[in-house]
This record gives sequence, structure tokens and C-alpha cells, in this order.
Amino acid sequence: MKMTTVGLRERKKQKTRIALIDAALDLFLAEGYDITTVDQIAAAVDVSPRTFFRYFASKEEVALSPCRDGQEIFESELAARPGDESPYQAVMRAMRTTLATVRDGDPAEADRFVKVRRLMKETPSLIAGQMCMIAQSERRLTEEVARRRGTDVDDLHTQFVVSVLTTINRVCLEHGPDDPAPLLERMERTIAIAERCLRPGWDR
Amino acid sequence: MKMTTVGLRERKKQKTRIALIDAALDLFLAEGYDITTVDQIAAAVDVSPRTFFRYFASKEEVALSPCRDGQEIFESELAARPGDESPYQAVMRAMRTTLATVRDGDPAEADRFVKVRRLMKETPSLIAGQMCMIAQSERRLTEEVARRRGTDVDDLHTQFVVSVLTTINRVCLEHGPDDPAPLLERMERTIAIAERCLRPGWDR
DNA sequence: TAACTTATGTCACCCCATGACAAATGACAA
DNA sequence: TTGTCATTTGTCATGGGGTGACATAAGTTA
Repeated sequence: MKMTTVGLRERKKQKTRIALIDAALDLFLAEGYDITTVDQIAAAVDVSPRTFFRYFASKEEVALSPCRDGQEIFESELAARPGDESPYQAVMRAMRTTLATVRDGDPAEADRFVKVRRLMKETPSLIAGQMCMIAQSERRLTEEVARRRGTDVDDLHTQFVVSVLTTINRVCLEHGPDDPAPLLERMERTIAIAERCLRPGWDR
Repeated sequence: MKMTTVGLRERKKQKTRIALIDAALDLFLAEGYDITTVDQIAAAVDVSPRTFFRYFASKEEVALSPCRDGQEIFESELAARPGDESPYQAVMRAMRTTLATVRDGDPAEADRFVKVRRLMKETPSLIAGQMCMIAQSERRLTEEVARRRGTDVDDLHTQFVVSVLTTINRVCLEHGPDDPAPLLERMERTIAIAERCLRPGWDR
């Protein structure tokens, strides 16, 4: 008869993980991403540098980890959208609920989200990693869209649709405000523009 | 009364630069990008490792340098487009002439172009850098498009247009063939799809 | 040829990242 | 509680990427 299932061990791991992320984010924002060393981050959490790399594969990963979380939320939201929605509808609605989730969920989590956005704006060296994440997510999105459109992932039109969808999200996120609420507003405005530019049924 | 202007010094520099690029590309393709070390590249050209970093800021930069060249061609082609063309027209035509330039220009240069494309397809660690380049170019493209549309660079519609234009190019280049000629064909097919999806005047 | 400028090599150094091994710590059953 | 086991952690050693400093070699110019 297992209760919470999570033992002390697992809880400790989660705690150091969060501690590493928070320490890293604060150091990055205070001192600058490039200058801050992994040793400093580890020291701030009172952990050996080697341990840091057992939690995160790279310095970049710890910085972008809240991003990754948001992306996972988005992807599960997208998978939960009914199958009769068009790719465009499904993606936009999933995006809306994702931002709303961040806005209304754990404040600490939302705080990290905002911090990462602030950090990325002032750190060109992180753009590469961010773009890489987007590219990966785009590959997964392609499968989802191909399913909804009933084509192969190699279909040129499907690839175009995916790229445009990613683009809409990117226009929002890239230069938008940091806080979830105004970000959601920008999202609506971007969607309005997209719908003025695209022919009805373009994504079918 | 200056003649060729380029002295022995400058010629030598160009030669080692090219030699480094070619040696790097061949090593990367033969052994793999991640495994190949800068020391190996430098040794292949009979140059000190320190000198390598005087030519290229990073191992990534030497790999992507032909890409960068192509992008510069594109940007000068774009700047040369008449001002009365819409952003979409200007970008697509600049893209066409760029690919044609690569196809019809120096075979050695085209060869490097093809090699880089082959390399990128099998090297995930290079995607980040490539995406970063695209992001940078997108920022410059934004200024050009803002000029043509007569808006500020912060204009949301302008940002949307830029993203869609970048997207069209990316759909082409990302999963397309390596050789310039078939790539040009894929470009035309992508353009056709884009025009079926977008409302006339969407980029104005 | 001499003086100057610039590229190169050598050296030292820091940071990121990883494998190996031993020590510490939580999990679990007797 | 105690002993055993599994997992996490720290320490150590190693290698590659990347940079500053300085002396030397090589091209440039008078």
C-alpha cells in the first residue's frame, strides 16, 4: 500500500533541481549568462560542479529548462485538442491555454518563465539554444499536423503549414512582453493579423 | 597609383582561410563534426591552433562560413531590388537570383555550399548555429521590410510578414536537396504553395 | 637595408563537459 | 535497530573549446 510514492530521495532531487534552476537564473540575470560559471551556480546551491552536470547536460540547458517545461505543456495541450479541429485552430487554441496555464498556475513557475524571457532578450548566446528547441518542437509538430491533414510528414504543403504556425507563435514570443497576461493579448493581435493575411482553409 | 591593391600578405590570408574551410569541411564530413578537433583542422593546414581562432571565432563558425557567404549574397541581392517591389516579391526574387548565383558561379564555392548542406543534415549540433544565423538575418530583414512597408520595425504586421518570408525560405532550405539546381525547383514549388495560402497584398 | 606593421607560434590559463571510482545517503527487509 | 542494496554525490583526472600576453617571423614601405 504505497502512499505518496515519492520518497525522501526523489523529493531531495526535485529540490536541488529547482534550486539549481533558480540559482542559475538569478546569477545569469545579475551577472550575465556568459560570465557566470557552472562552478558558481553549483557553489550557490552548495553542490559539486560534477553534480550540476548530472542534473543538466549543459549550462544552456539549465537556463532554458523553464522554456522546455512550457513547450511540454503546449504539446500535451495540443495532443488534447479534438481531432476535427484544423491544424491552425488546434495550435492556436493550445497556445492560448498554455499561456493561460502559466498565468494562472504556480506563481513560482510563472516567475521563472518571466525571468527566462528577460534573460533571453539580453543574451544572444542563448538564442541558438532557443532556436534549436523550436526546431525540435517543429519536428514533433509536423507529425501532429500531418496527422490532422492526412498527409505524410514530407508533404511540402504540410511543412509550409507547420512553419507558418511556428512562425505565428514565434512572432508572439520573440519580441513580446515578458509577463503571461500581456503576452496573451499580443497573441490575440497576432492571430488577428494572421487571419487577415491567410486565405480561409489554407491549413487544410 | 595603386594596382591590384592586394599584396602578398592579403593573398596569403585568403588562401589559409579557404584552406581552413576546406580542410574543416572534409574532416567534418569524413570523421564527423563533433569528433573532429580544431587541432586536427589546424594540423591539416599546417597552422597553429591559435591561428585557427584568429580566422574563425569558433569551430562552428568555420563550418557555417559558406552559409554566411550565401546569406550575404542574398542580402546584397535584396538591397539591390527596386523599391517599388513588395516585400514578398523582393525577397523571393532575391532568393532566386542568389541560388542562381551559387549555381552558376565558382564551382569550388558551390561545392562548399553543397558540402555544408550535407554536413548540417547529419549534425544536430550545427542546427543551433544555423538557426542563430537565420535569426540574425531575420533582424536585418525586418529593417528592409519595414522600409518597404513604411512602418516601424516594431510593427506587428511587419514582424509577421518577415517571419512568413523567412519561413518560406526555411521550408525550402531545411529539408530540400543539396544541389542548387533542384533546390531552385523546390523553391518554385514552395512559392506556389505560399501563394495559394496567402491573400493577395498580404505583405503590403 | 632599416624601420614599421601585421600575422603567426608558443605558452599559460579558464571554462565546459565527461568518465571512473570511492564515499555518503536513502530505501528496504529481517 | 541493523545490515544490505541501490542510488546519489564528491573527488580526481582528462580532453576539447576558446582567449590573453608576448616574442618572433614575415610582409610592407621608405
